[in-house]
Amino acid sequence: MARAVKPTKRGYHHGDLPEALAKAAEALVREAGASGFSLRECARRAGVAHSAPGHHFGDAGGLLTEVAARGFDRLTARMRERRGDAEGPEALQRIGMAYVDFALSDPAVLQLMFHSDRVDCDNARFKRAGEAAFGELVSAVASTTGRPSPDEGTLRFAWSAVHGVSTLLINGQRQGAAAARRANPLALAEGTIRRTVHAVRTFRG
Amino acid sequence: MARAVKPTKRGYHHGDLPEALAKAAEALVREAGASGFSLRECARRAGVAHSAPGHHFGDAGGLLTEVAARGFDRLTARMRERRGDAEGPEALQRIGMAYVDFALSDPAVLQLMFHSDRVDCDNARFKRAGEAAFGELVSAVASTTGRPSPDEGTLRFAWSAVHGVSTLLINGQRQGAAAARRANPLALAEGTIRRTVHAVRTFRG
DNA sequence: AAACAATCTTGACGCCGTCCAGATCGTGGC
DNA sequence: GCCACGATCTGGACGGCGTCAAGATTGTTT
Repeated sequence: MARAVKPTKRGYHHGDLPEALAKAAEALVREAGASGFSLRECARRAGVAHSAPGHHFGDAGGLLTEVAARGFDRLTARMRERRGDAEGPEALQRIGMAYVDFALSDPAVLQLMFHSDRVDCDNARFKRAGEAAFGELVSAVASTTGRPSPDEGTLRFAWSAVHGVSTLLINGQRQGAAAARRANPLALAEGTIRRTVHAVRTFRG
Repeated sequence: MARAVKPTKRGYHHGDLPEALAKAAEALVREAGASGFSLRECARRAGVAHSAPGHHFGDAGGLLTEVAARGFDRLTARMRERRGDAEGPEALQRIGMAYVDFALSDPAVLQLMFHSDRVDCDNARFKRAGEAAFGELVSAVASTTGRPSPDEGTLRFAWSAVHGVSTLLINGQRQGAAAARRANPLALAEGTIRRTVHAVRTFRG
């Protein structure tokens, strides 16, 4: 019988502790942010001893890196899903909006993915996941410009604008300002993405 | 005699402990990032007891918030300085590059200013400092569009692109990738800012 | 000179990450 | 069948951390 699929009911061995720890860590990051995260609390939620996580993820940064990598996986999936079979500027618009939507629905994880000094940026799994997400953007920009491989400058610009509006909207939500919360953040992002698509299409060095 | 200017040589009272703590905290954030920061280490560097910072800044978040607010002060000053008396697109280009330059010269503090869950975003001093920096951008965008007060969408777009390229460049530097480090990051940013200025000038809803 | 508020120290508490030795479990060799 | 072995997890220890409370020290005011 598959060992990892059917977890043993209880006992010294857990069944699939790495998965359980990653889930717990994700939930904890969402609740308390990267700074509120703790290995011991993860272990508690997974029902194991405080030192168990270390055997699978090394240290706290290792587990957080896994959470960040999973975030990239979900981001990639959402961008693919939202793009559908769209091509041209519409593809880029959808990719951008999917990015913003992900950021607003999981702000703590997005902060972790890009702006935490606790994740190991050189981790192979993390890098692969990040590059896959970037690939979706590359594809959409290529479809917009009509060229097979868009130039680096255009890619950097598109990535910057989409990423920037996402993080700034998160920041706006984080502040108690009523003005920032009254409007629909997604609607605010739409204009920014539109300007970005416009520049990708019309800018000539 | 001015009490705060000439610190007492030694003794129970420090002279200007808040200032000394803020300086120590800034240095510590630069060395170890927001996650490596600790109140006790700050106190050690300022030569006071471990609990002294609490009397002036409340808790750890309070001191980090002060560091972030100072970051905004420096950012504002640098943008003003780099803009000089430029007007029009050139003003916006310079403001944007000043922003990137600040981010690259003080990455840990910029991360703290925007992406740390340990700073109190509702702190009055912090908000004022942030709005002052934003005001510099507003002024430059206004000068670019020719209108006295640019629309919110354009502002959001410009801020997003400039901020996004800054944080992504920081991320690139943080990763060990040799490819990212071989090129001059400021040169890479220039094209992005140029595209941003282009969109601010030419986009019509 | 005495009282007072501001400033700083000392000590304590619980939580944290990390290391280590040892207990328990699954599995393959005999 | 059983035994040895590696993988997995426990329990305890250590030092560092943030925060709180009580007390010592200082500058100022009365």
